[in-house]
Amino acid sequence: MAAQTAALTGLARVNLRQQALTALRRAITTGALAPGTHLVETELSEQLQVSRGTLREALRQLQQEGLVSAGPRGWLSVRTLGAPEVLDVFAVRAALESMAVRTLSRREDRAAVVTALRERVRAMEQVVDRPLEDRVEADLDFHRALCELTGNATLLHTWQALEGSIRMSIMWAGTERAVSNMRVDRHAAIVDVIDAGDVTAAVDCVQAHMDEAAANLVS
Amino acid sequence: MAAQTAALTGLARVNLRQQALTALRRAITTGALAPGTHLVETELSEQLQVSRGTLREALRQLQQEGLVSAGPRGWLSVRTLGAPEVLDVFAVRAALESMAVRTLSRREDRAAVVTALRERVRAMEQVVDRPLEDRVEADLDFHRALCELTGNATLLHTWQALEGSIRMSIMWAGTERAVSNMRVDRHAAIVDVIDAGDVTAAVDCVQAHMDEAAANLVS
DNA sequence: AGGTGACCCACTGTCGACAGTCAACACTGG
DNA sequence: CCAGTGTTGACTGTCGACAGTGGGTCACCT
Repeated sequence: MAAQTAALTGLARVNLRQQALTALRRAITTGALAPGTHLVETELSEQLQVSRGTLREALRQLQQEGLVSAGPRGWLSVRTLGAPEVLDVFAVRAALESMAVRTLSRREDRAAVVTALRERVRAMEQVVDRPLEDRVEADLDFHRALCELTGNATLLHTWQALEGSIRMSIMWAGTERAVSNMRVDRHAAIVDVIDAGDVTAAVDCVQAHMDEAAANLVS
Repeated sequence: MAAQTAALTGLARVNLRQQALTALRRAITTGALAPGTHLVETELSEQLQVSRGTLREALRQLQQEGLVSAGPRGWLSVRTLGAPEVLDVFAVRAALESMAVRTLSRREDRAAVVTALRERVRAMEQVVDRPLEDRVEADLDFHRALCELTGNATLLHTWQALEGSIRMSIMWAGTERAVSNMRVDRHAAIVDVIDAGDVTAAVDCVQAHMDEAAANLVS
């Protein structure tokens, strides 16, 4: 019996709402569902093969994530992002991540944090030759880790609520403009200042990183 | 006709989901639904006289707002807040509002902003003798206005996603500890530094205000 | 032509019911 | 007594159907 239980792993049972949510989020952040597209519940539920009720729950969440916006009569459409919105998103993102590095660089036991972050930087290095999609993933992993490592669950949660909008911003800007934000050395620099424990330098570094990223995207 | 349209205001037609959402949020933030309470869909739908589907959409939103947390089997319960969580919430809140005042105090045309804020401060003055509930409302109005006046919709949206948690924190702390955070002069000071246009002073002021508020709540 | 009323159509809002799942408890053979 | 096995009850997950609503169209009246 022991041999069996060792071989058998728990089944991944994820409910339809979650699946629908993931599928929709992906469709939107990859551009498969173009901004402005009117989302008709009956159509989507048929395409995804889920009931409208289930679909609606997923749509509500996307709405709160800011990927989907509501029209006057409750009609939903894929949110249209423009330069001003992108700047807004990145301004808030900068505020959150600034707070994260301020917290991290104040910690006494930040050695472990630095180790974990360097791991992420290494992951970024390994995908420099891969398609943009993978690089974005590694980039966001790094930034998410910044929030996660603070141990502040609210911070992580808030950041993740922005994640969809961030992905949309990157997609909206297009490959050429996005790629310059994935530079590994810029991220390594952030880890270095955290390591050094210089709070103001760390905050400035992240703020600059974000300002530059936003400027690149809307340029 | 013009006279009529001026007098006639649009009828408040709010769907059941919204009503359920508001009712639940209120019940939680006032403590009518105590933290840790297991939320049974069938019970709630019967109490609120809405179908389970409608109720579920409202619950999902509350879940994302952090007022409701999910157990292992999809079971929902009112989130239990402790001192660490309160500090986390207020740390994120401080980051957001700091960013708001930084933005505001940099604006050339901040005179209008200052006017609007002083209006809110005046509103706070007028409710000093009223019950705590009203004072909290005025206080949050002020802080929400900080975010709103930046014109950054993402910032406002993010702040509002935290609003429920903030209210829970205040309720959790109890009247005595919460009341000292409603001091009018502390808020007037914030407006003053924005007016002066001193960016670093403004940020420090808000940060101090938030630190103090959080410390008061968990003391 | 201009306005008006009666339709229809494409949606969203809302509901009640069925199916699936887990924990707890009763049960049964050793 | 007890390990392992039905059984039950209390939930959540999911679904299909009906009702309501605003926009569009088209004949009709003036």
